[in-house]
Amino acid sequence: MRATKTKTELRQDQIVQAALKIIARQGFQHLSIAAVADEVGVVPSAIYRHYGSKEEVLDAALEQVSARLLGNVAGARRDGSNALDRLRSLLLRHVELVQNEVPVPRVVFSEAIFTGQKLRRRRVLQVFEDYLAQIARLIEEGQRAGEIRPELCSRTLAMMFLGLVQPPAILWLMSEGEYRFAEQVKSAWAVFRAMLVPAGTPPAIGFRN
Amino acid sequence: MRATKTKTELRQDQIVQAALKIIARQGFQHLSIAAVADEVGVVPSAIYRHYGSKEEVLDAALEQVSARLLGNVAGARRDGSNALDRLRSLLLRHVELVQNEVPVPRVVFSEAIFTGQKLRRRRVLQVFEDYLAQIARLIEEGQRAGEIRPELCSRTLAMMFLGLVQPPAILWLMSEGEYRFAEQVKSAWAVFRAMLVPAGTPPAIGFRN
DNA sequence: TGTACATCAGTGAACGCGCGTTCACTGATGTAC
DNA sequence: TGTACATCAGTGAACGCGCGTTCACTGATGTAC
Repeated sequence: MRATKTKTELRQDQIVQAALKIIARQGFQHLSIAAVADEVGVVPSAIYRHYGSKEEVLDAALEQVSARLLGNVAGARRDGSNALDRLRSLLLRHVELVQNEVPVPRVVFSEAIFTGQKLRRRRVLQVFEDYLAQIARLIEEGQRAGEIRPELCSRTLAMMFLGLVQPPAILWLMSEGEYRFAEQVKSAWAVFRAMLVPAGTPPAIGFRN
Repeated sequence: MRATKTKTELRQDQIVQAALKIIARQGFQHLSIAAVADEVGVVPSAIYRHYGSKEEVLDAALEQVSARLLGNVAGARRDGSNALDRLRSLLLRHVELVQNEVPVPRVVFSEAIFTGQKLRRRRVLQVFEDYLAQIARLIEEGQRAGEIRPELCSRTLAMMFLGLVQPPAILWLMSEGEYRFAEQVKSAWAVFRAMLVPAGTPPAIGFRN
């Protein structure tokens, strides 16, 4: 059956979404032009009407991931009125992103993106660094506002912040959803949060999960 | 030139080492039977004298990684006489392992191992869980000894502990060694350590890097 | 509103390539006598 | 110590397969008149 003719801009978007969906559900190894075409509902060669090569599809997917991550930062800013609330919100948004749409670790780690061209690796690094810088900025704002201990290095904290999600994310991915991902991250956040706040702030921790 | 005839047990070891070396240097995508054979110094078909398939080579490599990780735990126990010293030692050993021999994240994440057979994924999960359990044990020992705050969940702390290494490890891998991996981890450890110890313990943090 | 043509997305067959794997053969090593 | 044979690791050619990509062709959509 012939697919309905569709504008390139729309198809390009469908293709990127399809690619991310495949990565999310089956992993990077299963990302082939054929699989993407299948998901979109066209024949493999049709993909080449909208992207010049598989590489271009990957580039577009990477941009999408970058946009989602930075979009989450903006969203978290809106969600909370102080640094700690914003960080918490960002963490939850990140978890949701990984669970429902884009398994960020898979994308970041995937060899195809990773070991491919030097240029693309630089780009992935850039995305990572940008995200990290945004997190560090949230932390610095908290430090200036007196919500977060000012003697701690914001970059180190930003890295640790990402470290709250990553190991649970891996476990979650590997266990095929069995693992209580969000709960674990929340629990780690409680511990981390207690460490951020200046001495004298009422402790909110003590959960065991 | 014909390769010198070598006992299977030795060749099997060489093959696994070669595989890990290739993963470390070029990534999983470049791990082919041909590449392994090249590294070992034999012809591709010779590999099949020692392993039945590529899958078997991967399984053996995974066992090797598991052994290294658990070996590090045992080594860290010897290195330090108290929980905090042991945890620090384990962290440094882990960094060294990632830097010099086995980029654990690449192995754990690699699609080949990851999205391959369900059985192998279970096995990777197992390795991960075992390592985590060992770390949690070190923490619990510290809690019983009064070195680590007893109200914190040891499993959560173990996860956070791994989170100290992972994001820096990724950055390091992506930046091709430019990034100051060990320094970053040490800095994160200082912050984490201060969070572990009961109130009243002399603070050792305050570095900025 | 209707017709003629240009544009552009979809199709299916075919390609070259790399990779995992097989297999008959070679030749070195070790063992029995 | 020397000879005959079994064992076993190494070799190179060949295979089937999947994948990214190309290309001539089809047919739908939009535009000019």
